Amino acid sequence: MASIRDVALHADVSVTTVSHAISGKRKVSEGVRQRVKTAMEELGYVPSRSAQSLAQGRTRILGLVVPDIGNGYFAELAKGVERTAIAQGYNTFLCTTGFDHARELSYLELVRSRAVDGIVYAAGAPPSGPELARVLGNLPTVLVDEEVPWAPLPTFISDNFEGGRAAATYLLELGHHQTMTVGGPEDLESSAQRIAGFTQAWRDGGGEQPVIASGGFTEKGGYDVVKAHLDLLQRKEVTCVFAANDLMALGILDALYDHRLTSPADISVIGFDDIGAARYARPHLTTIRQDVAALGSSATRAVIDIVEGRSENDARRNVRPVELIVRDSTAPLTT
Amino acid sequence: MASIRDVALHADVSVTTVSHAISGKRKVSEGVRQRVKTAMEELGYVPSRSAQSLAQGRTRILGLVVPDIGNGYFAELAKGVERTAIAQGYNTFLCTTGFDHARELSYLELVRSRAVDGIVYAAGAPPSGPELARVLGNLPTVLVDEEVPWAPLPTFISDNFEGGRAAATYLLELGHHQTMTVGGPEDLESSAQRIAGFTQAWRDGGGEQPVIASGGFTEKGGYDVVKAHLDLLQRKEVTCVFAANDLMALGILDALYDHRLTSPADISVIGFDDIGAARYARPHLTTIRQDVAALGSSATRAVIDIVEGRSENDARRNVRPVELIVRDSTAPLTT
DNA sequence: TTGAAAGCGCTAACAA
DNA sequence: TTGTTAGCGCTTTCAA
Repeated sequence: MASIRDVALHADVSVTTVSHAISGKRKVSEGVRQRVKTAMEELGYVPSRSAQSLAQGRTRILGLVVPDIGNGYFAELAKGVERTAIAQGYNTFLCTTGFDHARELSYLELVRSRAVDGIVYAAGAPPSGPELARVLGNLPTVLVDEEVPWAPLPTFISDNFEGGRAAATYLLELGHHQTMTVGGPEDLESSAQRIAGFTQAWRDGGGEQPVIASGGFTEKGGYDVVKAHLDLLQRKEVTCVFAANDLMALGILDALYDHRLTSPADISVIGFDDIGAARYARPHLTTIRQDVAALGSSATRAVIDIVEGRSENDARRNVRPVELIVRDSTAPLTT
Repeated sequence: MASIRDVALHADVSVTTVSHAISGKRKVSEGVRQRVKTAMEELGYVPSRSAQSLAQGRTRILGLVVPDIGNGYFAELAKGVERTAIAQGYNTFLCTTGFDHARELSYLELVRSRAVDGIVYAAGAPPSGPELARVLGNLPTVLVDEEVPWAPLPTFISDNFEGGRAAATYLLELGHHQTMTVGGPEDLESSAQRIAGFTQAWRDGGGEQPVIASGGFTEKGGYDVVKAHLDLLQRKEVTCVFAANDLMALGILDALYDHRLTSPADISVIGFDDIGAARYARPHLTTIRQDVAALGSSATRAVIDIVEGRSENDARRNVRPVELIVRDSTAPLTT
């Protein structure tokens, strides 16, 4: 394998010149530039990333930490992150935690071994705050999808509160006034915000006190919520449901069907995220759409800006708007 | 940041000894081992991956090349790959090609810059054979999900032919005898095998000559196939459909619904893959399940074995069994 | 406009 | 059982 020395010898210049001819960090005369270029081509030379990393103290690798890449939401996020990283000359380590804090901490070895230049952290609630903070040190890190109150880091999230509000407003417009909210894990700020926004708008709009349930952000959780509140639904004491994510909404639709309730005729259901599967479900799921690819993109640009010293590691919250997507799982209240 | 020299000074031994105390590649007396361990802890030392990579000429990084991580199938695959890689001390670069051969070739810069030790290639039909082969050189590479006749590489695939056979057999058992097959892209061996297996078993079982359609492996492709053959379906000249992947099957279900045809009552539909969304769809999709996580796992173990010299880069085909998953989109023929 | 040489932080051959 | 030292292939300071 040709090294920079080979190129230098071949082009009859010093390695310094070859290095600069490649990087452009120093003026190199046109003639020499050409000679170097030719030599590189003839030898099929490509600089060694390992050597560059060691010499420069940076790897041009980003770590993307997600709980589960099989979850459509995080897959879309990964897409945005990876695409943006590549465009800026960075590669992306896929780090899936499986919601396992031990495994999560093990990834932090990447940090301590200086294998990554920065981290896009989208793994929900991180392990005990201080621990993570300590281990992260001052490695450029941005939070995506989930804010962590105690972590003074740049954060990229959707407007969860407004999304909740939009869902409530829409259901009220359809004439509903008895609802149920299905939240995710307790410690997730995103879920809390969605439910809070929904509840506020619901009350402001004159809806009755919502029934409150919790489904752990999983499909099964949503399914079980329906089973647990079947009587309410059957007696039409609840005519619409707001789920804090699509996975739960999908589980809810499933359970309704299995218990001979029809959506939207009997029960309107609205989710949050707009994952791919929301479009396959029957009825097609009405939901609050997050532009998650954009979220990933901005977050990635932000870490890279910090890595390359173009911006500070401040703790700004960057909030993206969400959008109500009306499909078939919601309908006007029929009495 | 502490380096190995700092540890050596602190423990009053040579760097060599520190190196060996860590790697275990050479006997180190217990006392010294302890001193080194203590020194490491006190200094918070973690070896630099960049330096190790340069010195050893290997990075302990694998490249995972997939067309689209947003596709549930590849997401599951990635899960298997990443998990297995981590377990063996390797990290995984996520490389999504978006089915774009230019982008795909750009990833090969990773190869030429010796940034990865091996490649798990799951990107469907690769760019013009020889080109890829040349660029890959002798970097350990395994193919997953799709075999490439001209590439003499270890290959990990599901038993596509048998899966097709199983689908046909099942539909025949249900009493169907008029069917339509919906294939993927022409150049994909996987699709061809599934259709071939189906067709063979169908004929052997006495079914009528199948209607042949093609849907490009996408949901929209499946949807459009239904639109194009609507009359056949409405006149019940086709009572069941075999789609070579779930995405198309989902599109088919969608189109049937939109055109007031009911599955399974009017038309039985069977897919292939068993992606997550197959379970959310209504009716729940009957399909041929691939154990894609296992596929990814074996493939990853195989590249690593080659990287670490435990096995040869032979061109063995490794074929995993598939399984018929009966859900709600198939039913006995009613006349 | 160019080059010499000192690292970057490890590993491993060779020596003791 | 341990140490000395020469790389690995770059980047970058300093000097010309």
